[in-house]
Amino acid sequence: MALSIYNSFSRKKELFEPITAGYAGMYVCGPTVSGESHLGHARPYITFDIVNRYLQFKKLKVRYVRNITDAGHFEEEGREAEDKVSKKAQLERMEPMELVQKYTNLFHWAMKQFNCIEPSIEPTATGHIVEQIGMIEDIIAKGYAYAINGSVYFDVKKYAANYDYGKLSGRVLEDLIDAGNREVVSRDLEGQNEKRDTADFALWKSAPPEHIMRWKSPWGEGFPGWHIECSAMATKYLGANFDIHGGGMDLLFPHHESEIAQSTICNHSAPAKYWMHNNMITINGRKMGKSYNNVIKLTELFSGSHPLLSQPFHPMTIRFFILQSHYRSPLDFSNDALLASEKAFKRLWEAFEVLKNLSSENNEIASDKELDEKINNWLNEFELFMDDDFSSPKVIANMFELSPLINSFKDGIIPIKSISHHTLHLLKEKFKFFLEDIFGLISIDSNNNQILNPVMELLLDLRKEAKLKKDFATSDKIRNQLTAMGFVIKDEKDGGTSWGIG
RNA sequence: GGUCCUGUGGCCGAGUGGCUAGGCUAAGCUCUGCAAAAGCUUCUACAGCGGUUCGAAUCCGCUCGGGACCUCCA
Repeated sequence: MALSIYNSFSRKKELFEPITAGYAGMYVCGPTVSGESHLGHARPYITFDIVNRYLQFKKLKVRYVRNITDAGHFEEEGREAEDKVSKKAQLERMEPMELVQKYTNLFHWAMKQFNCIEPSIEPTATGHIVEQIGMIEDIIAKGYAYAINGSVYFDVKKYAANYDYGKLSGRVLEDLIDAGNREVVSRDLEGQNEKRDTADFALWKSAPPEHIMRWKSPWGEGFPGWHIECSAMATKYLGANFDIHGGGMDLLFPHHESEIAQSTICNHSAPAKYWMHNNMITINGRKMGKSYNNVIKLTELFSGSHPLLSQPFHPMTIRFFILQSHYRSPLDFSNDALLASEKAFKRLWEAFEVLKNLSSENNEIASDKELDEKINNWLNEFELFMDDDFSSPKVIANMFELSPLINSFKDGIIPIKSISHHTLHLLKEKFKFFLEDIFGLISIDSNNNQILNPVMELLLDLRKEAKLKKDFATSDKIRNQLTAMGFVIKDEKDGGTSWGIG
């Protein structure tokens, strides 16, 4: 009954105990809306959607905060400071906020396709400049940041002297400084090295004249550093201490490490009790990311317009594909893997539909005690597996154990009275609950077409008549032509006929 | 170079030392007018070497391979 979560901070599975009984606060690093979301982005948002749903199932009132990074991320380390968002905006001849709005809308659309529940609060970085400035002022006042040439940097060395810097990501300060020095030397000799130390990170950056996105601050016009936005917004909406902070593994360092440092100075404690990080989606064994030029955008996935894709893939196929592996394992993408997921999901969903229509004989006692018990065990494990750090693949495996049984009940291969009506009821209830409410999966096909339904009924009726007259030429013609059009015709064991698309 | 993760059958993927996850593909069988669907069965996996153990895919060591982070990145 107790939920355990793998905490990246302790590198152990820990029992989840909410800070305030009955409530859970969760902050998840949201997208940078300077471009279209790709398959890699789908993973954290689907993963934490499941977490959100499951926490609610555990009777917790969840406040789920997921930000929109619409100020762009800024390059540092001696290279010309450049806002990605404003750079791209010039290329596309759009206002920065227009661009940001476009990709925000697209992101929301994609989340809807995936049937992700909206976060409780979705704050934007540009909407919280005041809070960020306030936090920076606080850090300066406490002596852990310094302003220079209109920019403000966090003093990592000083922080590390008094606190444990690098604990989350397993880093040692000296290594960082060494690495930083190497970078500067190899990358850019004439970079304006205004930072006291290479390990320091920016809280506020002075904006060069061509920079479009800029705000007034005590240090001059500029824009906030990357890490401060999450700290400011998380603190504002979840308080100094909240339960879960989530994001992709690639954010461990420097992003989350820096968040911890900032919050520790301002709020005297690390922000989150549990840190959760999902692993990457890889493609040919390599992380999918802009830098590798190997991304498959979500729109391409849904439409099938990509050289690596043989066909369009339904958002639910993607969701199922992601759920079939554990969120902390790397997941390798391929067209074949998606095809396999598509087929598997279809089969599972069909069993679910069959299950809905099963009816028991109201027998209190199962005629096959062993089977009855087996089914109850599989069902009980649904929750046990999810309690064990959200092991969705195991739950799905159990569902696949149950599917042939469900089909056998329907076909009469196994009599329905083998299990008690109570077990059947539980089977229906849990299957539906975990599939729809926890996993957030919805039907993939659109059989409820108002215009098509009567037409299909007519055709199948004609075919049935032909079959009765043993006029197989006619019945096969109807079936074959429908098949050619993309319909699947299934003759059921009970004499009826069902149909589907694809 | 540093830190960390990882290597499972044709493919994708679970695996808490002992009791063959699961899915996809393929083959066979049952059912069926034929097919599809469904059901059943089969395809004998744990990178290599050594160690601990009564017993290891699972723990330890070494070797080889892959990856992530150290720079924007989910």
